[in-house]
Amino acid sequence: MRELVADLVRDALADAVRAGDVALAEVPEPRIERPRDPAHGDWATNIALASAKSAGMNPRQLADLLAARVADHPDVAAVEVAGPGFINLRLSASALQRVLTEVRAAGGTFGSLDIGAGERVQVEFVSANPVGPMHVGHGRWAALGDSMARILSHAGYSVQREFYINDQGVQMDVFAKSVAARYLELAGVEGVEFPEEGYRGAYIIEIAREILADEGDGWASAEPAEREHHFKEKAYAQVLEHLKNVLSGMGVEFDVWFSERTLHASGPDGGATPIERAFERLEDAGHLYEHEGALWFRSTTFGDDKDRVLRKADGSYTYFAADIAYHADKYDRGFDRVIDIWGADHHGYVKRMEAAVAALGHEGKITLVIGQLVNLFRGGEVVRMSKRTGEMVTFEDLLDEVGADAARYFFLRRSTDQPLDFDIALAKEQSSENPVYYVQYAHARICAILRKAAGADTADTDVDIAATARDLVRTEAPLYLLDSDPELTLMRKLAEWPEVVEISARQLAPHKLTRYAEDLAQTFHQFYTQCRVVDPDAPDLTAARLYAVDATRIALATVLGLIGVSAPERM
RNA sequence: GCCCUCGUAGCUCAGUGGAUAGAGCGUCUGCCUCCGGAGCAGGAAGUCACAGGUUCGAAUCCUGUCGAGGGCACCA
Repeated sequence: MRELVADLVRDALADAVRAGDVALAEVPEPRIERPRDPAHGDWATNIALASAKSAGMNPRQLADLLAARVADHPDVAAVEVAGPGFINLRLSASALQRVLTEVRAAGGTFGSLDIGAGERVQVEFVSANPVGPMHVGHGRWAALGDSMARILSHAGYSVQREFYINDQGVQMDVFAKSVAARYLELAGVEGVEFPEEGYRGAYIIEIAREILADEGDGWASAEPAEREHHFKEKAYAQVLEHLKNVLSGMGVEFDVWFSERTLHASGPDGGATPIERAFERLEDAGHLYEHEGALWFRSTTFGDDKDRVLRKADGSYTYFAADIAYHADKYDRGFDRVIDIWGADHHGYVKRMEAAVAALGHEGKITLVIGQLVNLFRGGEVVRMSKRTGEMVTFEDLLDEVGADAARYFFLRRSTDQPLDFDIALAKEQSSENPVYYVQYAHARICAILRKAAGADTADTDVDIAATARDLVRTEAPLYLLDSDPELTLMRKLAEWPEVVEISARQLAPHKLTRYAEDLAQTFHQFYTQCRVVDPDAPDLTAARLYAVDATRIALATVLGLIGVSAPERM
């Protein structure tokens, strides 16, 4: 739609130049915007304001001239010049009606774009340590990352979802020691000392109990190191499986689960590890130096506050070293762009990561999205959590309580850089206060109309909606009958969808989808109260309105699909 | 102390340098003989934290002040 209007305006200006009405060396690219106030029309352009100076004309005069040239186009219902020289355009009913045909032809691909042009993008998100359950913040990042991936795919990018598993390092050792201590307790060993910094959550005891049940108490008399090594692998596998299940239960599937361990391991040829190879690359480019026995990366070259250690004086690598090797690997795998979603507690890490990516020769090819944290409420009361005792509401608890649809919807409703207050009671409420039901209800209502039109009971559970729509909605429906305000408003709203996809893809802003979903649902509800769809006395109008209603159904389902929320046929 | 993010209606928040700053909730007033009332219509509600600056034009960009949250390891 925007392109159509842009062409119109561009042509008008070019024609005016050719006709000698306007003296302009070159025709600037017009900016086409949606006026904030719908009373100003469907589209507005400031082109007259932008080019008046170089044309040596008064902006209003130029605007009048251009307005006269677009007024006759069949897609334009009205054009007016306003304020200092804005040109406001209103689309004709026939132009809007065409949108319905486009929606029905596109189906689930409605609003898909090619702005990505097949560019390869990787979205890495969640990446929770495999040492325990996910917290609700992970849930938010899961919803964000998955929805971003869906949006980017819809916008024409080639997207891969990845989970980075921190399965090497201190926290894994602590984890293993914690499980071992619980195991010994359960096995009846006296005087077991629980590690100072150990994980105290009840799930550790559960894991220990399962090992005891599976393998007996023989490990109690084993060498501690051997025992811990065995428990680490056993418990790690269990937790990882659990993470996959929870995420999968929310509809989030990763293409790649990337193990940190592979970065520390030699290749099959026994050569350098990925970390060592990354060091070599940085070394060759002159970004490394030794100081006080440690190996440093001169990240200040790329705007970091201070240089960073990669290999400690004791010879071990920092977490950052592995992360550099990891990102080098991402680009080696051919991604044009890498998006990492991190929690707000990692934002101090952003500059050094950007510096590292730049030092590897991929400057600007990483986008670090910082997801703000989630505060849990229940009916307005803060839900307290204690890290010390390990007592917390996990992401899994939340999913069990409010369901995947409500959880995903609420997680996406706020912009990413805004801390989120999540009220469990509200998310569970099935009322008008709850936006996810408002949107889903619009979809269910449409399905009821289709069932009604097919002569079935409106709540009949056996009706196949897609098949019904296919049989019922005539492709040659007289859409020209759709010219009342509620109908035009509905079509206008549908026409906005491709722009919403574009903006949310460019800004990595899934929250714009929830907003649009609510707008579209509202517009539909307004249409519904004012326009009777199924009317045996008016078969042509019924056919046209069924067409519009079905297009709305398709659009709603598409939007909800990118959000990752189901589009129920009845509720 | 330094760095990052944020400050918009009673509450929770949208807002792409553009026109009279919007939505949901809450509040007040109405609407079911009729396709699903989990709905619709209408009203009240604002010093866009504050002060400068850039611009034809600033909630939006820049600087400073105040306030809130987060981060500042040879931890991960």
